Amino acid sequence: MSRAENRAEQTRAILERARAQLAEVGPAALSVRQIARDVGLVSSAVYRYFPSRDELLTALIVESYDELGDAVEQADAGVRRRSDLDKRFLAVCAAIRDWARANPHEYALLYGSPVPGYVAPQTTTTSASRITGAFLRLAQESETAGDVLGAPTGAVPPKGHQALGGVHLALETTVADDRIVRWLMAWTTVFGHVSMELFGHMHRGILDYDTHFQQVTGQLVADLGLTG
Amino acid sequence: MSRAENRAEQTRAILERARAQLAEVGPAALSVRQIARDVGLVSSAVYRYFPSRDELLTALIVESYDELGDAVEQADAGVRRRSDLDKRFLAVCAAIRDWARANPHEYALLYGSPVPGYVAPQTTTTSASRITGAFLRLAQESETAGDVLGAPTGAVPPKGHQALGGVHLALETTVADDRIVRWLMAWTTVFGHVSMELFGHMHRGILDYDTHFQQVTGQLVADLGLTG
DNA sequence: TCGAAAGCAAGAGCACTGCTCTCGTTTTGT
DNA sequence: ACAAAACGAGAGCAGTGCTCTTGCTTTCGA
Repeated sequence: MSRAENRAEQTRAILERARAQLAEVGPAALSVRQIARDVGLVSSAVYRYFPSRDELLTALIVESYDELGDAVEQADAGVRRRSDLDKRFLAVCAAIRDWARANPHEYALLYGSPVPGYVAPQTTTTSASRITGAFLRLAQESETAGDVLGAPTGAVPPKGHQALGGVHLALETTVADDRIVRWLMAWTTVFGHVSMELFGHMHRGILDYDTHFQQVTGQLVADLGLTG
Repeated sequence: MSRAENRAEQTRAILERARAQLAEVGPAALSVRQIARDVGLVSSAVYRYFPSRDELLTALIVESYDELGDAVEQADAGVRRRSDLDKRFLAVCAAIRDWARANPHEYALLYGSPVPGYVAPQTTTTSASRITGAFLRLAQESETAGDVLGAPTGAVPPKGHQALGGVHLALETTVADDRIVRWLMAWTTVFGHVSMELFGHMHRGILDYDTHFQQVTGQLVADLGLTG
């Protein structure tokens, strides 16, 4: 086995064990030494492949974002009639929640408290944008599809328009400001719900998470004016 | 100084230093040994007052919930005309976000990723309910105030009614299911927004957080049908 | 082809963590 | 007055991230 092959293989093995450990004990308890033991290495050898524990976590973040991105895009693509924006939206929402429930520690790593002193490098943000990208795409298609009959949305003043600057840049077609606000609220609501559910803040109030999530996303469909 | 006095004083000192350290370095990096050094004790002595690091964190969680609860209730009480439900709602939302921005580590401790293997004891949930209580109170007052002219809300089937069981128990007056759903969505949206903002997920999209938050909460007021 | 350079794994070690146990001392309650 | 409980200190255990040195091996250029 050549040196390059060996390196690729070891990197893969380390990441694999790291992912397994992440799923088991969560990001906080992830131990470089334990990973080293698992792959049959001494701890210092791992540092040949990842310069620090944070770099390893970054790699896991990217992988997780990509996995969630895959799930989301696959869910969207799974809807036959592309004009069924409501079905596509619901599929995307369900995919996010399903993935989060199946991979709670990974979700917490992505959308929970950021690790102290950690600033997400560029590599993670591009992977992260795949998820928001799914929402943006739906927003654009909804806009271009014609009349939008959602809940009445307040006008956005010039100041509010400016505040959305980054979103405008990410959009390929123009979307009205009030529609953007609605879509951002939907995005926030979905992730807020998943976080609240997963982090135990609905424990005392909601008895049936599945049903309530369906209710909420159904309401979002109505508010967004997604016609079936 | 009597033994009881000394105990109270030491407990207070430890908690004070712990809070300071929490604000500085965050929950993950909170060190019992460092706290011990700060208060002039050896680390093992701290365990006479808090049986474990997690118990100390629990105490901090309770304190933080209470502080946020104070801020929220104070903001609500600060609105003169009690019938101005929109102003009260906006005040509560702003109080939550302001407190979160002023105390990001404390907010992360409360609403971020739960610490691994940690299950919130009863003592924390009662303090936590003060915040949700503020929303519930507004929901009830809005309902009893008469006609609600918010965004149209879909009917809630029996299954959805059951899912809200815990919320019904917390309510003193009956609130229609569709209204409860709307209020839960508002609650989710507010905390979802604050989490997304604080945890850096809006970094690329939103340029002016203050303005956008006002826009969002303003929209929530309209959706909830809160008349001024 | 051969020797320098670079990559690699191992081990020792540093500074730190949460936590336990023991050992004197001091304060309590009976 | 005396036993019991509480207390602080210290040593120690098992674990952590990370660095540095020491040999060995693969790679690559003259």
